[in-house]
Amino acid sequence: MTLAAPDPENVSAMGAMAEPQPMHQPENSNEHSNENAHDNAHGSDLATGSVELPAVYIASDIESTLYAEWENAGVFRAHAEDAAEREPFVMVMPPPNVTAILHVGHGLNNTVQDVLIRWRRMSGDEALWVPGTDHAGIATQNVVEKMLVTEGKTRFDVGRAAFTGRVEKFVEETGGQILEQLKAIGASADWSRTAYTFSPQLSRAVREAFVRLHEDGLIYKGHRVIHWCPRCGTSLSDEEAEFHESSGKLYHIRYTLDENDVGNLATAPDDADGALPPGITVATTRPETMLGDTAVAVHPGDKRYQALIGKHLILPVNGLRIPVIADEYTDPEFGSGAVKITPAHDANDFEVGKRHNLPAPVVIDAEGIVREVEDANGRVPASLSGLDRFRAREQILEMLRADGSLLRTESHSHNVRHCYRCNTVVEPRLSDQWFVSMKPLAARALEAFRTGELRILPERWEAVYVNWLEGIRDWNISRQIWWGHRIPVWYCDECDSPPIVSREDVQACPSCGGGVHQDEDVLDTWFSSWLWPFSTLGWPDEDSPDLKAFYPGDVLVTAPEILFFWVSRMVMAGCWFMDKPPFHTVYLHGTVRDVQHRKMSKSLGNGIDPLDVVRLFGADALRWTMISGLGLGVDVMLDPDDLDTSFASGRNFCTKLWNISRFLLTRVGAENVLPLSTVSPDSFTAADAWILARLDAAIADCDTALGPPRPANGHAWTDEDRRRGLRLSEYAESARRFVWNELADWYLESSKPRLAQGGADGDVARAVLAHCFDAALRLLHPVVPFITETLWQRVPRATSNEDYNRSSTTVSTSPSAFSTASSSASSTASSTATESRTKKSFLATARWPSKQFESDSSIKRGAAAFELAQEVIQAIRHTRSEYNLKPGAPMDVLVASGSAGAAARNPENEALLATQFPTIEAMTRARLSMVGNTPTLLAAHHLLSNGNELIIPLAHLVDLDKERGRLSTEIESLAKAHASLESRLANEKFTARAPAELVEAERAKATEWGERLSGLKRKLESLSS
RNA sequence: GGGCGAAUAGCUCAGUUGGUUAGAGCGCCUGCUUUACACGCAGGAUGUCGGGGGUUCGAGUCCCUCUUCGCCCACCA
Repeated sequence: MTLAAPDPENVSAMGAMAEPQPMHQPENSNEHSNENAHDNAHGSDLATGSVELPAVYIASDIESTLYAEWENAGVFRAHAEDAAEREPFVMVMPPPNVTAILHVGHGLNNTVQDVLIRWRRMSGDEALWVPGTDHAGIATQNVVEKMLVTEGKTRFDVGRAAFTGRVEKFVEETGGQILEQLKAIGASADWSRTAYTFSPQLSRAVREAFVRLHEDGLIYKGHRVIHWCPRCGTSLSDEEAEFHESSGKLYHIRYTLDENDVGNLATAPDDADGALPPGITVATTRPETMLGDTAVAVHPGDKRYQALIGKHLILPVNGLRIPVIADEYTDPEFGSGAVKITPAHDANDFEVGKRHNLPAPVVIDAEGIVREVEDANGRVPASLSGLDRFRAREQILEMLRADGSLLRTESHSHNVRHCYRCNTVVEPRLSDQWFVSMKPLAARALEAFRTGELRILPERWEAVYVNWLEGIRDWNISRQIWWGHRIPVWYCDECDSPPIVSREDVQACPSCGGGVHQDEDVLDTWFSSWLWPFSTLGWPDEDSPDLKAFYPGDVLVTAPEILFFWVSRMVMAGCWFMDKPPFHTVYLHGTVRDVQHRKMSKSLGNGIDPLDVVRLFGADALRWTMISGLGLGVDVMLDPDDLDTSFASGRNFCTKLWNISRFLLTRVGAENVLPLSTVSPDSFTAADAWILARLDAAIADCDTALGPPRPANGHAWTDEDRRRGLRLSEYAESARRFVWNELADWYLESSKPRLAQGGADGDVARAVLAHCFDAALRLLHPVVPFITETLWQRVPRATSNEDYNRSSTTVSTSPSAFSTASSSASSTASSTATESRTKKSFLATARWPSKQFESDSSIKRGAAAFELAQEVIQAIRHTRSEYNLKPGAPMDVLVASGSAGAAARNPENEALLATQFPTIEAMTRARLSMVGNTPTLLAAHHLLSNGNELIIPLAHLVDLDKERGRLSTEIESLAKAHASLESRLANEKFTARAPAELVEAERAKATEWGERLSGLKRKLESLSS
């Protein structure tokens, strides 16, 4: 029950996947799964198809075996050389963190991608889905640091080299499990290209990008206030410092005027009572930062403080003297209209400080400890030095209370930035960091959107994307952690030469030959992620065949949360380094939530483990449930406490497919059937015609819901196409409706007598049934790949369906072709030409269905006849139900010319209907006969849409009141609709202004309704007399 | 504070440029173990399309407004 070992080359490329992981989580139920595989009668045979289908479908008996078969056959692999002949269709998987384990969010994200890639693969594209993991700098470092804590150590105790070694080892041992888990849900990625953001290949891309941007003048080192996580010990980008609403306190503190400056200022401007000493009141939520205050700012136009500008105040607690300055930044309306300025600990204050040449003393260190860090002599009293920032806050408030400086405390709800990795309150901190100038990059990304090269679905995110890019700020890319790509900058130890930015490691100073040392910082993990769409294809090697064949890609599927972190930046990187956006479509799917609409999360304990669902109901049930509920941009609601109900629709649907197949195998036989193309159109029955027409409609609906797969002109979306496609729930519903409500409920039922009868007509029914189910399996395969593949291998199909198979899709089953797969950088080396081909074909590579009978008028006629039969059948069943008659009880049904009388008889209609009598009788167990005039009998009545009347004599059983009631109800609702239609047609403005076609159709409808209405009325009268 | 979205059957949602008597799944009610399927089959009920106003021959669909709920962004100390 374990998957084949991952390709050894992948392992090294990944630096992560060491051992083959069990298909299922190694928990208690794993043993059970293993037992199944060995003991159950239908283990691996199911996939190859040589035993009868068991009565009950057990997903776990087929899924892992089948997955291995696909993978060994190279079904998921894409080849650069084939992309010349086929259209390439490329997606890159959002790389999960290397330490991640699968949760339902990954499940949804990857299922969506898998549906798309399988659809395109079947449609004949050279479909490439690039998988991989992200080294996830801070997150992974945190995991290993926590492990060290259990040993009572910090990373500083073990040292940088030993620590990173430890992380590497950890990643090698347990990293990348999630990729194996993705196989359990059926993800058909090209695992031979599994990438890793910290692999040598991708690290080369990172250096290239850094150096190139530096050459372009877009990377610089800046000295400014950045977001700092004291727990993680690193700076963060704006996006990594998330706002969370928190209820804090706003403290009003009195800064008194320096005695020498009091002069003739009798009272303070903000103190009408004169109760306070002359000075200014400031308000702050972070009193601890006052130790680093270098000024108090007022608005230049604020009359209250005019006289104080240029004077000095005495800072409480440390008694330092600071100036009152005038700056536009101050909002006179807020608080007292005066704001304390702490240049080193607030980004805005830093800007104010620069304008006024203020010093920027640092009074809180990297760990959030208050002390005199830099330029801060005499600022931190000994009693405060060494305290944590929050302890120091309390202490300072005590001191302020004691000397009367704390005037007021009010509660204050505000947003505070927290570290997105550990949720610690972020500390603004003055430091040297590397930045990327984003405006030039953003300009190109905006251009790509405006020219239509890029679209985002759902549409509403486009405005968010544009808004963010237009207001973009420079990106802090340096991190003071150890796990990540070291910044490729070296400094000379001996001379003053400028820093050396280099693609290659630098050993000696190019100017003086002296020793050098590399920058200590590493790069933001997203600095490698944003290159993912091309670094995984061989960039910066511009001649890489993969890069040439597969860039740019097509669709990016992800959650809206990382639109800024990742998606926008990938577009910027793609436009900058590759001159083209990396994909033409961004598909942002919803979130999986619980019944209370809360996001599923580990901390809330409301999550669903996708592997639990796989074990219980199978991957297909999981996939079906998620996809069929996935409206565009809509969240998926599932109940973690009731998996049975949550996944019922998926499980039930799989069972239905299974049972249809069992029917086919017993009633149609396991032998192949006649190809449809060899069946003379004359031998199609009305039912055949109808189901073939429905198949065409289902194919059209699926195509519309899913596509178009790419812009029609190859590079930019038209306004018309921009909003189309990726309606996954509509696609799933269209396919489901066809196979269940149309094929199984109607066609299959109607064909039972024909199959039992055998003969030529039986063969036609077998051919049509097999053809339609074959097509249905194809349509469904992207959503429920395992069961459809299993069934497709076993159910009867046309003897020659080469015409229906994708050409040259037979794939190699020779393991040797794959065990030598090379790393992603040169994976194209294993050419298709060298692969041995076998006759085995998979549904996974079979051709996506296309419409065949669109313009066939005999099909249309037949379909109409069958629809009439359906009407009769439903009427008879309705009567049976209404009169509580056993389904099998004998029943006579008369078809009369209708209440309109003999004059209105339409022999053609009647003849058409008469051809359907056998079908109707078989499906209702009624005996039908045609009569001329409507006989007067105690009977149930139905007026058919073709004008004929259905009379079901029930003698003593008939309830005239019931009959009259039913007629009255129908008359009532029809009369209402008819009246509204008539008044619309009577309105000259409507007939004049509405499209002629519509008016025509409405007139025809009005006539039809009118006839039916009078028919119903006459009927009612006859029953009343 | 700014921007965006949503409100349709008990629940989750479709409803594509305004034009069938507004649909699906799940749930609910009734009947049925008919040799593919009770994880099923057949039949059935259920909506002043959030409130109000407007445009139009015609509005679930477009506009305004109100209410409720979400999401994104933002330096108000």
